[in-house]
Amino acid sequence: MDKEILIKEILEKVLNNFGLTIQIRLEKPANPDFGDLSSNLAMIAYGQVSDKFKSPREFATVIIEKIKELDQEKIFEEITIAGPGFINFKLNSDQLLKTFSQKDKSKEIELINLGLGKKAIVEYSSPNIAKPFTIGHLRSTIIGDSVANLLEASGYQVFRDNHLGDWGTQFGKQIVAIKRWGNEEEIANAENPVEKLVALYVKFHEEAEKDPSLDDEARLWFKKLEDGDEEARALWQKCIDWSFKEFATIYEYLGVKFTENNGRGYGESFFENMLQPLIAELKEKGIAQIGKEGAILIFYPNDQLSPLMIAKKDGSTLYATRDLATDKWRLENPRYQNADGSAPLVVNEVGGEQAFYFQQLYLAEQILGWYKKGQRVHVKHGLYRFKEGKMSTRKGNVIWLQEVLNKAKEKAMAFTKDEEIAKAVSVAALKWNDLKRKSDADINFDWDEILNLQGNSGPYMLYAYARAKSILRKAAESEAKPVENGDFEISALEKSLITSLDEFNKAVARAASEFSPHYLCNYLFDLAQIFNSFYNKYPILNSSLERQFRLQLVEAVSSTLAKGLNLLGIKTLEKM
RNA sequence: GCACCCAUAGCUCAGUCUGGAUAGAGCGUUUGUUUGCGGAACAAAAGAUCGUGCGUUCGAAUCGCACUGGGUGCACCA
Repeated sequence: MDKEILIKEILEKVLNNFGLTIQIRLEKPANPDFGDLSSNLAMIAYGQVSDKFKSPREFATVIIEKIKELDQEKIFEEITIAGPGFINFKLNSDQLLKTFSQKDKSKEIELINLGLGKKAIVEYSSPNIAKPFTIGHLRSTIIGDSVANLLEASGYQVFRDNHLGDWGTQFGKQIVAIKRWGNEEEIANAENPVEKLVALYVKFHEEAEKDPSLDDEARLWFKKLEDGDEEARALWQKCIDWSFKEFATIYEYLGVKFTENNGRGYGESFFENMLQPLIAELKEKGIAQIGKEGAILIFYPNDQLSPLMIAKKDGSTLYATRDLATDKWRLENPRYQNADGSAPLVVNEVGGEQAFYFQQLYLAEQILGWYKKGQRVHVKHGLYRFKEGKMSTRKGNVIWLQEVLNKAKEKAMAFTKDEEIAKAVSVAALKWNDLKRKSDADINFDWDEILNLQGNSGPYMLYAYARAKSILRKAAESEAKPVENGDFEISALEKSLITSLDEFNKAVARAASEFSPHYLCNYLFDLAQIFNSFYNKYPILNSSLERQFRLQLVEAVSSTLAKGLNLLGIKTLEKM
């Protein structure tokens, strides 16, 4: 990175000579024949100087001459023009070696300081009480955790919240189901109480198909719950306790933590008392109005979005009511305010099917003057889907996370007898599978893909790291042979490794600023691939001249992999 | 009906923001690599009219328009 900044400085000076200011981007070309770094700036800037030069190539020739004049430290060994006007830089090996070994690590952090110490709340996982924790929630948990890590690494002060679905009409349904067909004692003593609750929930929907009056009964019970009915409250609390036990186990297994409300996160019910005042406030401000059937809705100026309902005709609240209350509370809580009193960045990691709803929510919050554009972010993720269609709790066709975790571990056991290692490997496989791609597309649920232990997979990454560590251990144990003096040529592969290592910060910065961990995955996988090739091709411990340099490379690779995997929430293994 | 998302190799995907060189990976298929440090790896081969058409451009997977196919959402679920 240091080196890249140096190069950019030179290029900037050159462009200034021509009175040009364009964004300079250096790329590592896919094809090593094109040099170690390349830039298309001559082509981009050509439009502005086409009166002085005949072609981008001619312009590039002049640029190269200027660069050579300014390159006093002899960073470049060769600069060439290629294709329509690319400038390809071949770096001087001695220089490269020197800057590599003298790298100043303290500078790295400030290079990706996007957050500037501002505060960010990342809300993720957010499972529903009394519903299964499925691979769907797994996505939000994994991606959200990583996004939080990335923001933290790039200079934000991050608060991790879990917006549990512990309030809503569903509890009316659940209560009806328990009262009609369930047995509390039996549920409490079951090995997996949530499973029993879900079975009851499914039964409710089956029965409600035949007898729609059940839905009215459910609404009534939710109303009772909101009004503080004792029986309703007691049943509701039990559902929460049963569910929470399961969630805690899963988070522990995945190594995911939350910081708010003593690690539990603020569920929707926490905001219960703020709902009626909020509705009153919105009505008073004229932002919310009573709709034709008696519900209360937020209408948008010029009907740019369809109205957002915040209270049903019977007065009970909805998801939107609770979300608005949540965001208002956050806004007013000093814990989340920036030093200058401004609102924090609030990120919701929630399925893409709610994109329209979040548009409504964010616009409402903007109209209210609570949050400015860009302070509310919806990180979407696609659904897991079966070939046959969408998973649905109501229909009972879900894949329980526990089943996935067990199967994954079982598969990893083929490689190791150690259960802890198998567990770590399987969790890495699941996490990587979710993080390695753009999050917004749906994923076809495929056991082979999700449990993949080879190629572009979590275990591949862990393996590369474990190998690097293994070498470093051996190097530390064995006496280093006296270093012979002499010059050696850096191979193309080693050069490529060095230039790749330099791109770590760029990858983190992009992943963080776009809330997309997959950019970091792409980078790390590429690095691991180059490392594996290098590992396979060149001796490290048994080399004489190059030993020190190569060990340094291995050290740099292992620490970069560790940093990267850590940001993805993947636990590394020294041995596997 | 309206809105948003998606379409790249047999399969799963990256690349699209910011147009640029021969469109990259992984899986699967075929062939090779063991005493040189971990074969969950490495090297290589075969495999792509980048959904279709038109346009902008010196140049389009990438930008614009139209269309087709798939997904999601759209007033009392979350």
